[in-house]
Amino acid sequence: MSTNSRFAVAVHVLTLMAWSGDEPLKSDQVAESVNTNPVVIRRMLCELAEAGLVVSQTGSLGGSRLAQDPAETTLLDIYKALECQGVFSLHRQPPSPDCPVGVNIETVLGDVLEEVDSAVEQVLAQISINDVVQRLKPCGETTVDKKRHHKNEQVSLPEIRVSARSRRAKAYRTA
Amino acid sequence: MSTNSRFAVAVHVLTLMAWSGDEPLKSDQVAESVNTNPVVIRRMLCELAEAGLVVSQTGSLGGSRLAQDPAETTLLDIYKALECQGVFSLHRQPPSPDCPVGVNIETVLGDVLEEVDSAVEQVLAQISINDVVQRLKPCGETTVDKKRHHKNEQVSLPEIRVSARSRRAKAYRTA
DNA sequence: AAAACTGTAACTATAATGGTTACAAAAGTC
DNA sequence: GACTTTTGTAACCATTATAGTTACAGTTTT
Repeated sequence: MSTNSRFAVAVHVLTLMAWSGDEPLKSDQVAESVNTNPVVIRRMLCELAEAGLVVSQTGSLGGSRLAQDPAETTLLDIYKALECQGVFSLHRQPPSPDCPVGVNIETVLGDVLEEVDSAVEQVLAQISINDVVQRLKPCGETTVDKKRHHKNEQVSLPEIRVSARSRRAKAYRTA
Repeated sequence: MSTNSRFAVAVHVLTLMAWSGDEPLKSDQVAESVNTNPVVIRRMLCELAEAGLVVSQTGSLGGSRLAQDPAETTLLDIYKALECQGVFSLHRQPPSPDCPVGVNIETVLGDVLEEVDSAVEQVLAQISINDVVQRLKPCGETTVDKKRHHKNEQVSLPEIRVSARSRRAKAYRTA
């Protein structure tokens, strides 16, 4: 529903900080791990700082670190800090008020949206940054070695991301 | 998370068809209720037809109607028909493989995404088009009358939708 | 044949996100 | 106090998805 990696990046950033403990990270370092521009990171750090999730310092020994115990910060806190909009949106233009369906559909859809969002939040509330760090560790031990053993293994190809509409159009033509 | 009203519109469209029973609806009629262009509707109807949710007919008495009992079509069917992408996306550019966090974060986030999506699907699977029609009916009876009683009531103002980034920026300045 | 539809291509418009450059302000170092 | 490093932030451009629009070929009924 969303072509928006902000949440993924934010989790990545906070996980990095949890990983490196009290050592404040510079936006350049973070940007290198995330593979993006430092300004993109700093923009996001401002939002996370506003929400009280990180603390930043200017100056030559500056950088950012977690504002609290990574066991206390949940993915829901991050989700809310970014003001993610919800799983889907309602009509851009209000539907016709002259149609019995149009006049009330937004109310019903709003209720559905609330139910869905609440389900999402329930899941996110149960995962802390600490959990993410824990889940991270088991992967790291094996992934690198495995690749050396299987020469013909599928190597990480440069991923080409096709737009949704062209994917749909193609599916239709070949159907 | 999404500025995408496709799902809302699709539910609206199928609800209209359930409302009008066997009578096939023309894209013009639907577009009027949804308050958009007929081609936008026809594009979406193609996707819904591919998924087996509606049936369309060309020709002078043509139009579209539901392919099955509205009690059998769930919001999850619609969600899947539109190939909605999931609640959030992973990194656009793959993170650094040289960082212990970067190399594995996508795996972990992928798992989280699956958990979240599954929660969403569970909610959507339990709501049918029929349910939407039912939820619609009670609203219609009261909404119109209420407005006439309170003259100073908040009238539906033209909604100005501010972009997320400017909203965030403003919040920061005034903080 | 004429009329009324859908299906679909080919555009344009709008908006959100991401990327980039630039620079003021803050904080440490010499 | 000048110099250096780094954040905060504005002001752009680039990319992408959705929405809206025009146009027209193909279908079906009359």
